[in-house]
Amino acid sequence: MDRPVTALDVAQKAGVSRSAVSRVFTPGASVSKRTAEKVRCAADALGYRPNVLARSLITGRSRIIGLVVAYLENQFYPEAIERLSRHLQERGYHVLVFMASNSGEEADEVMEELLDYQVDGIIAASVGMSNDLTRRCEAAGIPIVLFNRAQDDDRLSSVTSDNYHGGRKLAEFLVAGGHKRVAHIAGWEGASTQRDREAGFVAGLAAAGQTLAARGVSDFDFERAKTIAREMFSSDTYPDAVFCANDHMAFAVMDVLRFELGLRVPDDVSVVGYDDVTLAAWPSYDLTTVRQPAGQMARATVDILMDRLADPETKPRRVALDGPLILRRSARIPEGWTT
Amino acid sequence: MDRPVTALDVAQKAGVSRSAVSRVFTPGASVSKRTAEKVRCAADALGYRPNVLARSLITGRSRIIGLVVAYLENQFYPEAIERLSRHLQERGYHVLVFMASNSGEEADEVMEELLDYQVDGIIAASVGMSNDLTRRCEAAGIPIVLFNRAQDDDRLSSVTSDNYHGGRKLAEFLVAGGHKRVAHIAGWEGASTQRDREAGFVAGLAAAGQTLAARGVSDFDFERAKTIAREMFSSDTYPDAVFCANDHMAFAVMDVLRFELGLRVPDDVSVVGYDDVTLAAWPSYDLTTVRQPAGQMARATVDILMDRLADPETKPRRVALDGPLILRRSARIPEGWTT
DNA sequence: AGGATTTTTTGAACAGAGAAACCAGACGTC
DNA sequence: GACGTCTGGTTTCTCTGTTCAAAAAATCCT
Repeated sequence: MDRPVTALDVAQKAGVSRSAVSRVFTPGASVSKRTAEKVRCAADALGYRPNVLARSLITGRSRIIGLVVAYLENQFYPEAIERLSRHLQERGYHVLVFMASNSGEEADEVMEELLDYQVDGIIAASVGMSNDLTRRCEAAGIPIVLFNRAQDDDRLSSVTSDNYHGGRKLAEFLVAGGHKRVAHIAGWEGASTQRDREAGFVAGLAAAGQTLAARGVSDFDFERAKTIAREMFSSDTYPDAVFCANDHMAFAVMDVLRFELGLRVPDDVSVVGYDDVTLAAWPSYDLTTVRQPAGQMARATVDILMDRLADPETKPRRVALDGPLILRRSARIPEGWTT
Repeated sequence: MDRPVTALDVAQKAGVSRSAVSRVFTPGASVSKRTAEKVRCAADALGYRPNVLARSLITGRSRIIGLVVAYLENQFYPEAIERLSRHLQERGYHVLVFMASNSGEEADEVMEELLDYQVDGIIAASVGMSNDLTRRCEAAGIPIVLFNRAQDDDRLSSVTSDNYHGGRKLAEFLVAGGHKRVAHIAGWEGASTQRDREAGFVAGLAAAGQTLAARGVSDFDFERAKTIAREMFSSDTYPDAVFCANDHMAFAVMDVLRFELGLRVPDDVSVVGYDDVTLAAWPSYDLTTVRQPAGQMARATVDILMDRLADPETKPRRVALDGPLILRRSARIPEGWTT
């Protein structure tokens, strides 16, 4: 009864051919002012808007970007997604969400679906990708950008912060603060971010002749981070500082230290994290951390994607943005320390 | 050079017609075992998967659900989105994200884009919608569900918690706790959630012969909530309890009370919120609040949408799920109080 | 075996647009 | 006035699948 209005309806009403209508809605096509006027008028009257899906069938571009993401619990991701989505929206693209667990096979399944939708590009946030999959996307001409993860394969674009240097800065800061028993709570060891942060951190310690006093692996899980903190800090010679691989886990650890073990932060233990999510700045945590410049990272991700879409020959880029150390009060500040 | 593989390629390789291939991938179509086998084999060999977009052109169903959302800063939304997205994914749908500001005209603009993508349904999370728009979607046969907002128009489906009762429970709880000067920090007054929560709260106070001792409006903004808290609590006769229209603002208020004004929570001031986001349970805040059952809300939203898609004649539903009062320690607990 | 019935298969039409090829006038030039 | 060149419009083809009427094949029944 109320069939959607198509270009043909508009054409008839405006008394022109259907392709004239098409050209009016294609920027850069040559149309006389008069026709454009007539068409636009008829279109408005009928409430016509071109069908993006039909268009994408012929142009081969859907203006859809697939976003693969594993979980939104860590505040860093919603913040990033909001930015990514807004940037893409400004350029006429939209984000199609695919939730994936971290398990490898499910990632594959998700990838297949992604391709079914003919997405123009893929942003993989915090998800590992099998090389095989990557290759298939490249073969299909679909650019991929890893967000907050890098991979050895340098045919893959990625955007991260400079995790190695970030980790190193934290180590230098803790060492300068006179800490002697420095621990690390790792996230998921399969993640490049984890490896780089830890590598930088350990290197920083090593430069001062120190090594990790303790180490636990939480897979970025909040509850597991708590369990590890309980064990790590129940011995008499507990660490005097701990670097948590992201802010999210640092909060968990601070909660355990303060509310379960009755330790003072930073007097008894200094805690540092990584990300600088919004919550890190709130006075309840006031977390010393390395900022991942989410805004710049989102911008860079979108730029890479757009460049690749404009010219498929564009070389893949691997961006590692510098992130500043944000001094707050969850960790002792060395005297006379200047950023 | 590496043109994507289409149904025709598969058909040729399998030695059947293109429609045979189509039927193999359409559940419930009549195909002989032998052909199905041949086709599936050829499809696997070539790595063929049907193009969802092309399919949606003829079937009129895109298996895309548009999600309109204003901001992700309030943790409630990422939590909800993750659930919505996973449920939809289970049923073979995916979420296309549209970020909208709260301004009315932009919502319209976004709506237009939404329709361009031929979405099968729309979830509007925390966004108001002009009646005109709503009508157009209904006319186009696209079901809409408001998530965490309701609207007077009862041709519109909506899913919320029972905000009125939630507000009322909070008032009764605070009254029972012996509070005498109860304040409210409102979110955005255009939001039904805000109005209902406040109405219930005020009614609860009234039942005990009390009225609001103070009131401020923050538009759900974190910083504005802080400003309001500073003013509200700098007088000598500051309120002894405050109900913040959501948890997000309650955190802001608690931070100001504790860290700027040096007030103790709950000894000097009881603070209660609404949502029960994850952070509310963390010991740093330990916020007494009304739980919005995000899981059930997401489930209900998806159910309504699916029912409407299965049978367009389904009546719109307005679901208001009951949310329990979650007792924690940001508010004084009345003696002998049982939930 | 021959005809009736059922099941499969196929070719053509269709969905809603963009793009290339093509064509009708307007204009300029010699 | 014939020819070439623009400009703006139209025709036709295309994209990738689904669907339907009709044809073909398989099955059943006497």
